[in-house]
Amino acid sequence: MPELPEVEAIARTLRPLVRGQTIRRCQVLHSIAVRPQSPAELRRGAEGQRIEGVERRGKYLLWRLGRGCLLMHFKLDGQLIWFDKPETQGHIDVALQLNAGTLGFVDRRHFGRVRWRAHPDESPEIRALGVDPISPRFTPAQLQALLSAARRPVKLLLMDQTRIAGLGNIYSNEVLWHARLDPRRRADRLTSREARRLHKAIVNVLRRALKYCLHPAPNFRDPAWWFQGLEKILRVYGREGEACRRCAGRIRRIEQGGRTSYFCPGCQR
DNA sequence: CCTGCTACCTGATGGC
DNA sequence: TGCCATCAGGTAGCAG
Repeated sequence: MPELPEVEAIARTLRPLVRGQTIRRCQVLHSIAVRPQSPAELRRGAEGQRIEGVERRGKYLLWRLGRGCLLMHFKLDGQLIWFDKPETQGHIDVALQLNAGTLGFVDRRHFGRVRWRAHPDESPEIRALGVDPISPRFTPAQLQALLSAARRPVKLLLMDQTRIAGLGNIYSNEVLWHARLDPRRRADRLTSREARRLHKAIVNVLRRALKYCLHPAPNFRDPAWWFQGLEKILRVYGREGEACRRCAGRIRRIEQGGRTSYFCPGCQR
């Protein structure tokens, strides 16, 4: 599930909880979650390491260790759950035993990934990421340049992690609704005025969502909590057939690049 | 390089 | 009730 705001909230909340602790033990319970790395490789990299910090890169959660780093990607269903006892209950894929308890990377579908890398910002998955949309480096001019270089529908460009890192299907839909743009518009055919509108929508939607994700802060002890209730801030995602919150239109649902897009044909042009 | 498509997994949901 | 098809917020890998 998590897109940029959720992962950012995880990073900020987790940081003070784990910084300075040591990974005493790293158990790989489902080796598929570390593929294509081997469980031994992950264990060797993680065990005994002190946690120096926790950051976000795109939708990746990055644990800075004394030596090297851990990269986690939650994909659709991955979660972090805190267990006070080191028992392995539920669908834990990887268990990190810290001084204060055990943190489980939980993913029933086993889409999510955990891996160790020697140099965070030189690892291929991080190098492949495009600009971070909540960094000051993300300017209207830069978005304009990305748009004019793409002949795809703007929705697919927004979801391309090698261009802009962190938007997923939900927030891409939301952003386009706020910018009043039809998701099917070819990226390179947006006017500069529309590009500025889109830039503003990206920044605002993410900023608002992040605030929402931080209040209340993520609760790693309650598996049922995991970003429930986020629908409340969504204006268009998942609302097929319902009334548009801005005009008299009805929300439509279409497929783009194998994913679902929601938009209002009345006010998104 | 750019773009589009499928596979990867499991569980929830809804129609019949 | 039970069965089956469909759908899910992501991305790697491959083909054209």
